[in-house]
Amino acid sequence: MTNNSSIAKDYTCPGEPLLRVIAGKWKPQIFKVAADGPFRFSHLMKEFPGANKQSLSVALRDMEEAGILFKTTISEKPLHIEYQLSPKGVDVMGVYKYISTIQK
Amino acid sequence: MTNNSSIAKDYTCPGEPLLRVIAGKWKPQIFKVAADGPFRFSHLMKEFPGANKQSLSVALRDMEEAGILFKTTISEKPLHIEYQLSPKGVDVMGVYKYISTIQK
DNA sequence: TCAATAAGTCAGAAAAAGATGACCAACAAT
DNA sequence: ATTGTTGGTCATCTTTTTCTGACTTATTGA
Repeated sequence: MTNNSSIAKDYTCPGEPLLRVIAGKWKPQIFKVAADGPFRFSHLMKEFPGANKQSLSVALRDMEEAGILFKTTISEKPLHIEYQLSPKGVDVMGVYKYISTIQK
Repeated sequence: MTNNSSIAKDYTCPGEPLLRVIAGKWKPQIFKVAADGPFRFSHLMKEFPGANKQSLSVALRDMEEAGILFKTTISEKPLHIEYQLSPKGVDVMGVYKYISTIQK
């Protein structure tokens, strides 16, 4: 027997907020792009013709807010904004590697 | 520059099917229950009053199909069906532990 | 000042995931 | 054969995610 009624068990999962950021649509793909170095919004649009602006925009914001991506505005010629993986982002990306080691 | 137009990059993520199974609603909680040993459907219903049958049923089916849970029918007194973590399930559960080591 | 480019936002539609309550099947004891 | 218990399914509704296409802002070179 695993439970007696006098002790409430804790079912919270400390990783759940991060799960949202790694499991959403386009997020694994964005991680793959980010792994190659800094990238721009327009680059994502070219790489993922099946994605729409809104989804990518929301994904980038989520990831930025989670501290996974850094955003840099480089006010040059036409207007550049660069995203890049933070150290935390590198850690989080390890989740995909971890998962891919599990047998089918 | 990370891309030239002649080489198409692979953006598939081998872990994506498993992501669905670990990130869905109630799934982390079900893993926690499963970590304590074999459990039954009715036990989940008691532990998670906020969950509904259908959601739990679908979650269990997903996890079984992914090879994460084993299902055993023990045709005793009233009819018992037991779920328990497979070895693969134990591996997959490691994802939560991995994620929880990442700093906020 | 006007146009071009990058990087978005916004309102609304469609699709997917989750919730609800009624119903069903297997089994065993009566 | 009937009833009670466990373990679900089914049709339907609601909520959340994702998609679509039009519109906006910032910058700068002509």
